[in-house]
Amino acid sequence: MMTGAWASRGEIRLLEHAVQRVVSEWITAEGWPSVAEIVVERPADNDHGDYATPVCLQLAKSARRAPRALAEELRDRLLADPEVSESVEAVEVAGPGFVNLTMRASALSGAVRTMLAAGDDVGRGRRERPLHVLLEYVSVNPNGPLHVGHARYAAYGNALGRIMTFSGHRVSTEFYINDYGRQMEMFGRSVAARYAQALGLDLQVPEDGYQGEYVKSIAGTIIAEIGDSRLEELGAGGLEDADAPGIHFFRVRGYELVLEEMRAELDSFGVSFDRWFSETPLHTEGRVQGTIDQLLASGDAYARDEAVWLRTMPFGDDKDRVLIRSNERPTYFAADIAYHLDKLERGFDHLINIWGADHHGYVPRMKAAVEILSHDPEMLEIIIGQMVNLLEEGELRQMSTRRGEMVTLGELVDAVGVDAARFFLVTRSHDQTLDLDLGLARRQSSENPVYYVQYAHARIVSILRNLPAEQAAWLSDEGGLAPTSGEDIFVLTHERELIKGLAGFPQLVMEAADRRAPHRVAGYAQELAGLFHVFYKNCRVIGVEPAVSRSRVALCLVSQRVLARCLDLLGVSAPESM
RNA sequence: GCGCCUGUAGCUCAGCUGGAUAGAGCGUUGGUCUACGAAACCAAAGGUCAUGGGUUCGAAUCCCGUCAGGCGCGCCA
Repeated sequence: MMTGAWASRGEIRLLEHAVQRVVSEWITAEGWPSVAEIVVERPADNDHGDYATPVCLQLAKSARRAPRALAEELRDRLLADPEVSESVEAVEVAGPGFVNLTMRASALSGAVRTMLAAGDDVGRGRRERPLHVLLEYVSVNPNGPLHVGHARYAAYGNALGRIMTFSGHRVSTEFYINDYGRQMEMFGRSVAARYAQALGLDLQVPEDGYQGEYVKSIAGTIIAEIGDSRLEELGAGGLEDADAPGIHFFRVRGYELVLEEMRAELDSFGVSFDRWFSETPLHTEGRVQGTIDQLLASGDAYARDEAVWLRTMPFGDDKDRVLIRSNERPTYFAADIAYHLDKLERGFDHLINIWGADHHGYVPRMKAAVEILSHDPEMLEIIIGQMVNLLEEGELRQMSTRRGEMVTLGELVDAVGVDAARFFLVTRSHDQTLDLDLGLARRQSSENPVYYVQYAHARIVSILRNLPAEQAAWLSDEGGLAPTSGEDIFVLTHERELIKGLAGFPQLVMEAADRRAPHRVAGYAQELAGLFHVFYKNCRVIGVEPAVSRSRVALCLVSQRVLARCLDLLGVSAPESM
């Protein structure tokens, strides 16, 4: 797969392709069975060269020859290949039959030149078949604050969207507002009760209603808006009838206030959505019913026991699922199907939903439903994010929206800041349950890995700022700044390591996108920052021979851009000073 | 009971579509600021990769069993 600016001469990865070509020609010539993938990797150990392939170990059996003997033949073939020998300084047989390749410094110069020419787009992917993806995440009942679990999915989903976009896909993001149904009714009654209480009328929050303090503050806001104008109505009607206009008012106004707060909080967390999609109109405009009628007509849904069911079992679900209850009310599932039908009608190539682990039992039926609608089992991808265990100095804190016991996204941000929070939440793989100790996070915030990366960025900016006038002029002519392709200017180990690290960025972006793994970007950023720090320690940029200085300035510029990009992909700032 | 996720250093976690001596941050110990930012660098200590088997030239990685933890299994959302 070509990756934009990298599809040109001077790309380090070109060597991988060349090696793969030589090997595959060899296999064909010998008539051996082909191997699934010709692995060319970057060895962890520097003594093993810049690139290595274990392919001779795989071939030994079918070739009926000793791996080392094969490796020696491969070495000769590689050296005889003009394309490989042009970029390679040494090819060595090692260990049980590995072939290790060491790059020429001149090949590295070409790579730096290419990266510099790409400017801010360094690493940006170009897909042969870009997908228009709808990414839905967070999507909660708007009846209370966002807690740290939501914060995790927000950080993950947002980073994934940025990464997939940068990797060459087209991504639209959406927040589905579950503003309909029993939980919302319960919420409306809870707000109404607090409103009444604050005005001296003794109405109790329902048994299984929302007890949190935030409900009182919502009631307070409403009082400031409308005074006691709704009190009489509540006194007369009580809280029982959730559909009574009096209760309905509190549900809607309360939900609006929560949603506003949510939007603001996510916004300051660096998370925004292309669209906020409300569930309610799906019901009120008859689209839920319409979808069910359609499914009944096609035979995918059927009536039984006074309810309507969707035939999900043939699509991998444990049992068929109810769409309309015997009390004639549609299930949440029915609305979700109407919502996903809407998504499909908007013409996306692929749908991604990010859900919390507590919803994973819901996956088979949702996938079944989308398959029924789209006839494509791959259309909907559901990513399950594991939970966040919140600890305070080692002690587990249980969370419950209903009881109002939770640590909110806002509190997390207040404790450690947006950058540290986002970096931390996304550094761990999404399918790993995550332990977050607030006390620890507070204490370590100044030593959080995010600062390591940001520091490297700020340091580079500082170096570039300190360039003497005649060298600073280089920055306005990057073409002249870049080392000539083929120039042997990068001779020190730490320069080479940094270049190889930078050169891995395009590949990293593609992998992080395809594997839905933002945490790889975080890991890469830390690695690259480390490479830069070591480079900095060992290679002076200013005050050395002009040609050397010039090429190192080029390295700084590329490093700065890649680090800034990594941070941006994670929704973290790239400060110019700290 | 069934399904999904997980078990890697004292702690929090990477590494998982198989590759050479299993990594990082924090913590611990000891070094490095008279040149571009010490929020940094260098070094040391710390591991039966939960456990038992299997596949393979090669397994933390793939397969099966066991143990342990989390989540789910509704005409709730």
